[in-house]
Amino acid sequence: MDLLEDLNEPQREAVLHETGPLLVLSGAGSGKTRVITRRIAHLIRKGTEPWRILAMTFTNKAAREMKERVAQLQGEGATERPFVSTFHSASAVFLRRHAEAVGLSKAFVIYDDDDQLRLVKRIANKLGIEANPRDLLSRIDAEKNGGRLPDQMVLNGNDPRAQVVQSVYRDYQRSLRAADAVDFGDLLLLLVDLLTNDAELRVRYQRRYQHVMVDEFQDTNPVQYKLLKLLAPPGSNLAVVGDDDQSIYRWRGAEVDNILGFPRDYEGAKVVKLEQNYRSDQNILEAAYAVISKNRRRLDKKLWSARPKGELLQLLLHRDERAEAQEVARRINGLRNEGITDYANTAVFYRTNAQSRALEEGLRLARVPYTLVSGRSFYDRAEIRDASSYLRLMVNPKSDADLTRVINTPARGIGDTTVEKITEHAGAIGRSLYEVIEWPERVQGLNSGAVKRLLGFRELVERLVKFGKDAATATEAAKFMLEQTRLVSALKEEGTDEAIGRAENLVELISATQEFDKVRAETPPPSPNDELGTPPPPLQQFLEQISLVGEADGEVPEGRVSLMTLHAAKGLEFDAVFMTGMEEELFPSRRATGVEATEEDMAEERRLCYVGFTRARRRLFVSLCQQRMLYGEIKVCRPSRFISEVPQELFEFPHDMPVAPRPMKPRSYGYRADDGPQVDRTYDQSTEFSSDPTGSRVRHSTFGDGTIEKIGGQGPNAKVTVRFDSVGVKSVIARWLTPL
DNA sequence: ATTCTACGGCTTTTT
DNA sequence: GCCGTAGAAT
Repeated sequence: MDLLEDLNEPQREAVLHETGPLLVLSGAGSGKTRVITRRIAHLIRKGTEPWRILAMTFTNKAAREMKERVAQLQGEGATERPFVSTFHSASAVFLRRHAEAVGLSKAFVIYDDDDQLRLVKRIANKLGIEANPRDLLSRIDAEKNGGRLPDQMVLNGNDPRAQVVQSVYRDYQRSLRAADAVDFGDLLLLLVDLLTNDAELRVRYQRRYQHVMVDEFQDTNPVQYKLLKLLAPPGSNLAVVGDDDQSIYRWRGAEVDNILGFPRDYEGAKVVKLEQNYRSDQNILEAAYAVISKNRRRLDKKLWSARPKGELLQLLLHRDERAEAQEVARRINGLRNEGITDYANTAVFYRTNAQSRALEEGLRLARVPYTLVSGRSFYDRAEIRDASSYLRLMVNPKSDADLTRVINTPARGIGDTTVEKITEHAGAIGRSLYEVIEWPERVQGLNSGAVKRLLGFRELVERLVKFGKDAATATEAAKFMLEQTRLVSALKEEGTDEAIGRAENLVELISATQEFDKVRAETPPPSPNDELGTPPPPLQQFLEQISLVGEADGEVPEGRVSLMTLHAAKGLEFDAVFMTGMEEELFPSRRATGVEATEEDMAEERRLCYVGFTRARRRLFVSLCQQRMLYGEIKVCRPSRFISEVPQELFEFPHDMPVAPRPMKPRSYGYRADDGPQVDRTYDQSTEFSSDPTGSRVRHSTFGDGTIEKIGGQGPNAKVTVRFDSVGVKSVIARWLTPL
């Protein structure tokens, strides 16, 4: 096919750009994936060998889609494929090849955040550090994202806390190496360190990958950018594609400055702007632009659309989150009944996961089929994690995090005190737990029973390791493991519904390995000129896949409304979008409105709003509540500032909206259905009792009028004792009362 | 060693 | 309001 077919001018420019650095600023819905894939295909057509092309993405989904589309463009006959991968998977492949050079074996395992936290806890405990392990870990991660090993930490001034972090970080890295393990950050960091110090190797990679491409460049953190600079230094062919307005992962170390500074780092870079949006009606883009343009530091660009103006945005105001859910469900059915769109092309977005519950409830009651689009549930389940730990021990029994996880699962009488003793001993002699329990009698203070049980466990792991060594498939290994560990049978014996469900999940794991083995059998072996060498053994590959890829995230169930956080929404599009919980302190988040918040915090919330708006093709609903249950307390809400940033004329206010019944202190609301989208009115931010209300006259919908006698507790959820005129003294929830 | 209970704390979470 | 942790009770 003609690779330039149906491309606009700037898109063509980007596709045809062959050598030298390239920055593609691609607005939402401007066809960026199309540009990247066509460019790859174009380079191949012009004679670049596919294996000389490296394309990096952030998500597995993006990598998979890109692979598929490139393969399609390459056609059936092609035997060579470009290396399209996530940053982390690609790094894992490279790092495994040079594992010994960074103090690892080829069989190293990859720890996830849960393993990380457990390790930090253990170390903080050992070092007698009081600090919150979560905080310590996030500081360590921040160092890793910044590309700094413990010795490279910047200890400016005399922040004693930084010194504590450094010592924990040091110990943490030592423990990882002793366990022959890496965390996600290490995959990049260790590779960067290696390539920085080994010039010969660096040049080898630079020569091999003549073209490097990066998707969602605005989300790169400093280590990732460092890696890119090592693989494709200034002067080479690095093409990055991104949109600074869609940078929403700053809190995870992403650096918008990478995209802003790219033309400076890569002198002579060609800059192409993709500003034509093919997705949304104009009114939606107008609204999105109104919000995003309030950000100060952004690259100048404005999306435009040849599409019609379309419908106005609908502003939906509700009494509380239950009313919101009910109304959203009603509207979704309305869209469907009017033939505007179907369930599958409708999405409901929210800022925090906690909001999903009420929405789910509302959709269920209205019989709207929905699917919760969320992370990696299957492999997060405790029983699956246990099984994975056993599998990892088969490959690498020195992995202490895995060993401690399952040493008493299923229960075999090895308790916390025993584990503590062997851990201490292991630390003292600098060995892994697996090595220590080979001779448990050498550990001080263990009774003979404990020694015996430890030996029994050690023998179990030995059997697993022995079998794992030459297991030809992941399935074979997993089946042996389940049988030997009795994970399934122990759950079945337990007999509770929950245990049986868990046992079934473990059987599902076998389906996962079978699927993996099947795909693996169908994948052709790497071509001989591939210096990346032979792939790791099947079990190891499977483990790498579950830690880096997670669920074989395939089939989004058909015909269902999608519910997700705004973060999860990036990269998707729907005919109709509901932005729920558009309230100050919720969205924008309290963390961005508080006194400690910076301008950048708010800018990121605004980008998140922009991402949400621009997901909508035809209909955009902006929904908010007057009050909402938050952390178990009823809070009065004010409309999000983002609502008032959208020009009023872009909103349509529904007149068939049920008028909210007056909650407590009705005088303070001042926000009624017929006020329209005029949102900047006065709001009383609190339902707290402003003064001592004892003796006040109140009205209750069932009990009638009465006098408050006593306040039982704090906050609006508090119970109040009221002497009612007709029914006597009763204790009622304060929020059901109306002051008279 | 396991199970119960009280208490605090709390956005987002590509890999 | 819910969940995870820490401490006590069985």
